[in-house]
Amino acid sequence: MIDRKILRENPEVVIESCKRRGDDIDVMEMVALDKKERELKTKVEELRGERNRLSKECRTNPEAREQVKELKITLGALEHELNDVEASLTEKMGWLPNLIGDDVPDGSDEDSNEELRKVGEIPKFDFKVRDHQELGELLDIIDTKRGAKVAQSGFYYWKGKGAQLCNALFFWVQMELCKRNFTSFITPCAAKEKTLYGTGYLPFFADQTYSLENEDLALIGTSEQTLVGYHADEVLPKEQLPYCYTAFSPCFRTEAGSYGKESRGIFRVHQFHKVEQIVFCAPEDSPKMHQMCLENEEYLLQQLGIPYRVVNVCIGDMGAPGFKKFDIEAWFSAYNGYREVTSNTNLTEFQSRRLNVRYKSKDNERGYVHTISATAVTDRVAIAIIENNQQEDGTIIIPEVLRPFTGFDKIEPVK
RNA sequence: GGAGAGGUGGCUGAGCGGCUGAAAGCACAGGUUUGCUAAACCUGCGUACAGGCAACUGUACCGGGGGUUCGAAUCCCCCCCUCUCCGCCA
Repeated sequence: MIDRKILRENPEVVIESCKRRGDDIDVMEMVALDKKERELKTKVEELRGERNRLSKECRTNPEAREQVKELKITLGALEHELNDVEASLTEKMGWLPNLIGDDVPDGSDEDSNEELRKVGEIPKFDFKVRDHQELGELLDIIDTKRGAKVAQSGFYYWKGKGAQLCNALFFWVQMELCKRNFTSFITPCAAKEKTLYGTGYLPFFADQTYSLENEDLALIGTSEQTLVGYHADEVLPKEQLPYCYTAFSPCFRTEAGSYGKESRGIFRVHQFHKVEQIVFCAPEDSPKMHQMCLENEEYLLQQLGIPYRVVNVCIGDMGAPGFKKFDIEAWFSAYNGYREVTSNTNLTEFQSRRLNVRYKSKDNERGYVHTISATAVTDRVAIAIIENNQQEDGTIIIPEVLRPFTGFDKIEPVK
């Protein structure tokens, strides 16, 4: 949610941001509604004041009773009008995307993303590499067929040493984040509409959510929803910020409209698993915290020995709630290229305004916190390990850092 | 799933349809006293929005929505949530 004051005082800023995003939004209509709302509010408050005054008179002056009755007719009509205007404006405000950081590249899709750096050495193979789907079957560690049988196409099993690899990865990552002062969470895997709206997933990604029938609940698309929602309607002491949170959770996405896209393997699925980084911080610190999360992501991939590149995501690829976003794309050997594994967004006060998460300092400075939402790792990182660390016979070498948690150093084909 | 209790300010907890934005206590902030600490005493202390340089004024808010009334935290209706007990259960 954008600050109404910006809409009111600098509508050109909002118009420019919508234009850069390629969104066709009638900002001036909203400005007019805002003005109308304020006028109505002033009138309504005046009349209510009058009503309250007269009501107090009623005990001594019976005539006042008739005056109030009359006044209430006018007041009622105005209140109705005000309600309509408010509802309409709130709805439109909910659809308004965030402002955009200055150094966000223009562009409508990922082709316009700006590569910031490449890190790590691309592995060379002198044999024909297998993709993770093929390796998954060969090693009996990924089972998409049974996933489809039991649930639906787009669901899958991690099995055996594959599951152990994932468990090790997710556990290790959470420990690393805890060492960096993140607080560990296990969160609800469902959230109510208010929470999804507050984090910006609604209304923008409504077709991506799995709603539960007859409940005001949906399966979470990411623990960002439950972690940011954690502090809804709270005032955080500024001196104690930043709050850095991490959680491991499944993430559910309908992927409506993307059937047939990247459908091989488990790269794009209905349920994946993620360790998340969430930061609540003072507004002036959010660029720094955004970088901090990025450093964490890079550190993890470096430790795992996965080559990657960091990308400054362009406007068209960013999503309405985002102010600025970095993606990391890991090298996938079978794909012979980089593919997105993490996404790190500075949401500024977009979410905190919707969810009403404020801060207050000792000397009474108040405002809305900024939130950072960043992936630490997902299943995709496990896939990268599998594809990049494969041997000619299909054996997967486990990264050193994970071995204490897997208890083995390689995954071999089933006999 | 069955039965009951309850939702009031940061917390505990009063509240007759108007004098209640809301008693009291705790917590918190400032001050006095005291060798320090503690204690005691005094004072202050909700949020949002609008107006004003400001002291301040107005409006709204006692789970949410509707209703009755000149006037609702207080009466009526609906919904939501929380807690306790029983049953079932990872």
